[in-house]
Amino acid sequence: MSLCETDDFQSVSQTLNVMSVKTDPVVKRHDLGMDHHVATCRAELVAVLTTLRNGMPEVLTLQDGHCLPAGPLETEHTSLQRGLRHWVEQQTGFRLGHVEQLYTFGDAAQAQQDRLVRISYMALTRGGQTQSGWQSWYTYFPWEDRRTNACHTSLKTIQDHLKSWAGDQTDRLERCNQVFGLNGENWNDDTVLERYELLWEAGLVPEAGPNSVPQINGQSMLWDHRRILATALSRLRAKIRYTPAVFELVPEEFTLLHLQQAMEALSGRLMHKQNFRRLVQNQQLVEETDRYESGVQGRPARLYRFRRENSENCYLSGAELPLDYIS
Amino acid sequence: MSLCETDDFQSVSQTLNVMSVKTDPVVKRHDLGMDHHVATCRAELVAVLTTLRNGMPEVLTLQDGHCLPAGPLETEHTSLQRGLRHWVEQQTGFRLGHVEQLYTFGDAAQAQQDRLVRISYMALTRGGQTQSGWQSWYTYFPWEDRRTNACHTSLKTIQDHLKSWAGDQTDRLERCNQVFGLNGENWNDDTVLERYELLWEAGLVPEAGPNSVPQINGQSMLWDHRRILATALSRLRAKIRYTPAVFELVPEEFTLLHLQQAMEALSGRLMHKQNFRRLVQNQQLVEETDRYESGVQGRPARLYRFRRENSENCYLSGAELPLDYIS
DNA sequence: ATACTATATGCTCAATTAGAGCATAATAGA
DNA sequence: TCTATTATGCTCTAATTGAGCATATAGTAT
Repeated sequence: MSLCETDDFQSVSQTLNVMSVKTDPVVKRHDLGMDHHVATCRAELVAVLTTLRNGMPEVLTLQDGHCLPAGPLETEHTSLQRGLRHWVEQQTGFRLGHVEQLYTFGDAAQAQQDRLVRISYMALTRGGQTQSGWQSWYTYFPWEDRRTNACHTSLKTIQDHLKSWAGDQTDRLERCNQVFGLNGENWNDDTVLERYELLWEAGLVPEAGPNSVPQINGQSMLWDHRRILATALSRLRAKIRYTPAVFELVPEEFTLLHLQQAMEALSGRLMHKQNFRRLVQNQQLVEETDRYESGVQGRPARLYRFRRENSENCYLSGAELPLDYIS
Repeated sequence: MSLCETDDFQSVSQTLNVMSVKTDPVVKRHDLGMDHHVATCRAELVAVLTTLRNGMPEVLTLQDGHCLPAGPLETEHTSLQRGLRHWVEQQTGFRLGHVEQLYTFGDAAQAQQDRLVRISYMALTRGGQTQSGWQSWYTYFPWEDRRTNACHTSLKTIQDHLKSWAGDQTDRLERCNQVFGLNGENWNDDTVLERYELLWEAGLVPEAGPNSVPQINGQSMLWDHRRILATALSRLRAKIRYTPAVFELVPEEFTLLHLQQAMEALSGRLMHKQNFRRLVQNQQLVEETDRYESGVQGRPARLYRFRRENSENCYLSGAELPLDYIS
């Protein structure tokens, strides 16, 4: 929600310790707490940069798709975001625009002196990028693309494995049903992360360790980066439904079908064309231009433009109509 | 959205570097990146614990309401969450239940070797707490409680100051209108953080520094903790609308009016009684008990219980009816 | 030119949900 | 018994949503 732009403390706030509090033991307490055992950390900054190309949502990766742009916070970086920008630019040549924090992972498993804290961010960009290293989201999460029947084979396999993992433990069964919508339950687009974590827990992804039995398609990543990617997809799918974030991914001028296909690519589901159009127009999210698309078959579609003025409180939800499921 | 329970990496994921990637330069790159300049950090863990008491949402504080429970990550802590739990328990005696990460702030303003990274969390608990130090949310954000006319004085003052800050800069004016709903625009319950940050930017809260002119009521906090609190309120207000999170704040058995008042306290707005009841019952979020409330005036109200089974995909939105605004 | 195909766009109709408020029921206390 | 007070049931209208038919406008094959 909050596109918190200022990621970092204002310097002034550091000087506030003496302000408006009579008793000073607060400061003492903190000092006391820090005099022993305080762990030193390195902070690593990880970026999930998303774009749309050819109706596919893509993410910027390194190393043949096996990890995300990332790097440690350095003393020269004057803020977390600036550190992130530095690494992404250095590693991919890309200059980030607006950025949204996702989640902070701490390494763990045992007490230790040297720690790694991984702070992940999400950013969006319009298509037409020149960098190499863009990979489709659904390379990593084939089961999340429900626009075609292709996902069914992937889902069928997953469901079989999940069932045998759950056995007759009702709590496991119930979670599988919830998260993957096994029996009649609804599939929730937004719970990408929950699904991935369930697969992890069930040992069905290679990241789960050497004892896992990864018989599921979908490419893995190093250093838990695929979990970070799942977090990003969850967030973005939720976000496009209550903010006009899609418009950061489509060109300045677009047809309503382009817009719809962008929503479909991100949410992984097909929508009802006429109703989608009605929704968008009622919300007054867009305004007509006097131009039309050219060079395509059929009646040419009018080009529209995003109406920035109005639209802070509008959203682009509903109008979902999964099509042709059980083929 | 994602109640990501596992805050931390699995240990196995650390051993993955050798897996499924032919070329190893990834590891090299990271090593190279870290050989100079890497900043060392301390991680501080901050908790926003919320409860409901007497129809008021309250937060657990220290030092007479001037800061939140917090402490540094220590070597003994085997995860960020466990560190958080340790500090909260040590400082307040309270044992946290489920916890949700909010945001990570990095200190900044200048390049430096020793850094502080502040990782904030939110947790909910039922009423009946014995600790001292609970403070009403609206002590810190009086303008956010729109259930009574009391907020109007606070809001009026704010609007006047904001207008004089904006002057005739249209971008500032537009933001004020958006965020505080100055002219006809809708007030968005969820944007607590945006409002607080706007006040900061306008120099209307003391945290904004020595040059600020804090002529607005609402108690301030140390170390940017009030911003963390604002983040928590934003998150919680959003969350209760698409998950059954309210039920973590009301007793096992409750009347529908209790439930409504809980929603009202959190969202800061009044709702239409009959329609709220209709909504809750249609969603099948609750089930009847055979018991009734006693000891109050009027017809006794039936007690209900949360239906955990069904309700993952249900929400408790709509039914908002601000009452008696312009008195 | 004509038929055919493909897409865009306009419009309808029924079902459901939301907004507002009236009416009745059930209690405690005067 | 009467009154104040709260709970709960119900109605009525206005919007919104889900589904799909019909028409418009282009390119392409015959």
